[in-house]
Amino acid sequence: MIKVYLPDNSFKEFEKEPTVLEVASSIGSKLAKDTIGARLNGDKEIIDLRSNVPADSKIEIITAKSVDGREVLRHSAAHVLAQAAQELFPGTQVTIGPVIDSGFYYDFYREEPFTPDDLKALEKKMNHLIKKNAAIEKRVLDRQEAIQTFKKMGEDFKVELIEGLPDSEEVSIYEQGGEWFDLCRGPHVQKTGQIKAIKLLSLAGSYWRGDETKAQLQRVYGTAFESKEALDEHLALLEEAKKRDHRKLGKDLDLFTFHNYAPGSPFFTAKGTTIYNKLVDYMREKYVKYGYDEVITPQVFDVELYHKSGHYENYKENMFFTDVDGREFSMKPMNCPGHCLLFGSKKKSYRELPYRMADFGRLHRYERSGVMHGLTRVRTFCQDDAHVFCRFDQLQDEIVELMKFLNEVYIELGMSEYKVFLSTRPEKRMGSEEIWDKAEGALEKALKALDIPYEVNEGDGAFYGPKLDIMFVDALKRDWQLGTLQADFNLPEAFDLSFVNSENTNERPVMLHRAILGSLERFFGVYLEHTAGRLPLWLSPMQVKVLNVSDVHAEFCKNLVNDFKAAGLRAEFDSRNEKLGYKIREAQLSKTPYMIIVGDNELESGKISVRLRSGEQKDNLDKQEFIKELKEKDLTRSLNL
RNA sequence: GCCCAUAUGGCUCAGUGGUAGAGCACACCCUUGGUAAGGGUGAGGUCGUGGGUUCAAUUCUCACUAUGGGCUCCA
Repeated sequence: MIKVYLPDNSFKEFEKEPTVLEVASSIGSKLAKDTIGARLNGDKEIIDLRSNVPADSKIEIITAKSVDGREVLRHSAAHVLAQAAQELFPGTQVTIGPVIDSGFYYDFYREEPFTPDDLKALEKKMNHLIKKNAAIEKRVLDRQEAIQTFKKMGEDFKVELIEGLPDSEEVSIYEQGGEWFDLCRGPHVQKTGQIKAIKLLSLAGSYWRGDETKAQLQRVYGTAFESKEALDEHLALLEEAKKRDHRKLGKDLDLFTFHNYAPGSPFFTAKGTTIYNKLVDYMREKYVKYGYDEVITPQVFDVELYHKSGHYENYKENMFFTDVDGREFSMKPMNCPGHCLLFGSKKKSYRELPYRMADFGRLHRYERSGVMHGLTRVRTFCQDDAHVFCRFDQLQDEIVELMKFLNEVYIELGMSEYKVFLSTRPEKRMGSEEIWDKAEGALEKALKALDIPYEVNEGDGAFYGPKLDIMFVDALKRDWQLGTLQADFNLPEAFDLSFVNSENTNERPVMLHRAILGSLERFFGVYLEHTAGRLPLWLSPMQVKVLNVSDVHAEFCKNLVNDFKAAGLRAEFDSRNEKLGYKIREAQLSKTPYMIIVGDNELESGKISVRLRSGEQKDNLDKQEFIKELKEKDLTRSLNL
């Protein structure tokens, strides 16, 4: 029996070594017609198509369309890039070139920086190498021989890599057309020509082994596909993402802006503020339903507070400071310490627990200059933040409630796809094993009780407790971290918080940090990209635009707008002296959900004519009924127009 | 913080060693026009900030700031 492992980790068994056709027919449609190949060696009991095997093979099999196939192809493309770089720019040292989510990159060491023109030249050279369809051959080297070889070539990084390989691992190189080779464990495609379509995307700086103190490298990003069509499809997706970029939408739709004087700090325009406030209103309503008390806490604290909470020692680099009256103050980077002070300001009974304290307080965090990004990474923001103080035995129920709350919100916002990650105890942590067991158990049990699938990130928790991170998957299938839920045994201790239990003795509460939308700024940006700026009615800054065909219809329009306003809807009359088509175009570009067109017909009939953002047209509607309908949709936060 | 790139009217961008141009937006006029751009006229810029080179800098150069692509970071 010979076991053949397929690229998707499944396997098939064969009596004897199979031929291409036999393997192909056994896995049916999974075998794409343009296979990109991995080599097989017949004298094995197990044939592993998940990785490469020595050269004298008879069949090739990895399907190009399988994810693994693409990975192999992209990794080979990275090698071709490295060859191109070294041929075009002698003296360039190679380092590593792994496959990433939707492509690959290669890090080079070179004094001279690559320019955008170099990128084009590299791409051209790569296509040339691909066209040559050179064979890619694996060769196993003796470790010392390998070290000597790379040393002689001046490839210091490769030498370091080999020296770091465990003794058990063989040292192999892959040769391309006998003229170039790179240290690699494979696998690779058999011939460069199997890389059908490549594109170099961008240049960036990076560090050797991701270490800021080590050599600065130049990273070239690219992607590769099994066909031109697949590449084009991918590029179209990138194009779409660019169109949806919230920074662009923010400008186009006049929602927010930035200024040199306040790096990383958005100004929300009146329109943007409408959206922002609607989100806050929404969460406030939910707080009533889920039993939260909203509070307001100070913005600036004596740093003594942060010494107490541990933030000064652990988070100083991210805080803004100011000296007044000879005292050192800091803008709050998070609400929790303040909430602890507030909780401790008055004796609490167990009857008051769980105590859920919500706060839309503005936070300031100093982010390093290179990390700011639109609304998704800012220096000032506000979270839909809350801290729940409860007894340990209430933890699990609280978490269940929180996840229900979160799910409800995400569904109502049309964000039904999200992933949950459970981060467990890190190496550096506080608290006993027993407490950690219980806390992790509570999180896990809650997820199970709700039948929520999740992944575990071992050792990724905060030092004060385990956490759940919610990754929202947007319309373009990109992940965004929004919500978070963290158990904390540290702060209640640091602030010596307690409540009086039923036995009339003091007991320490557990604290839960949680945010559902995360930061409102970040959520704003992510939601814009998710919806491509086509916000639901209730969040649209302008809900209805009334457009007149000519001046004689203006009076009717004015009255109409007033009717909408009286119903609590946001409407405006575009009375400008422009043609209808022009006004429609503009309303359309501003992504206003409804346009109402008023001309002679409407004046005569008294009915109204509505054009939806989708282009759909509804004529002869009764005015009052339509207003009623919109009002209903606005109040219920309907996602449909 | 690091590497690279960018910075020109509100926006999108062209351009030049002799202090600037387009389209859109804006204002006014003509046009009264039925579902994605009617026409004309006009106003608007010390070309990111500060040095340097030069007879002369928006243009070359250096520094700084901001933004962008990444790295790193993200309690």
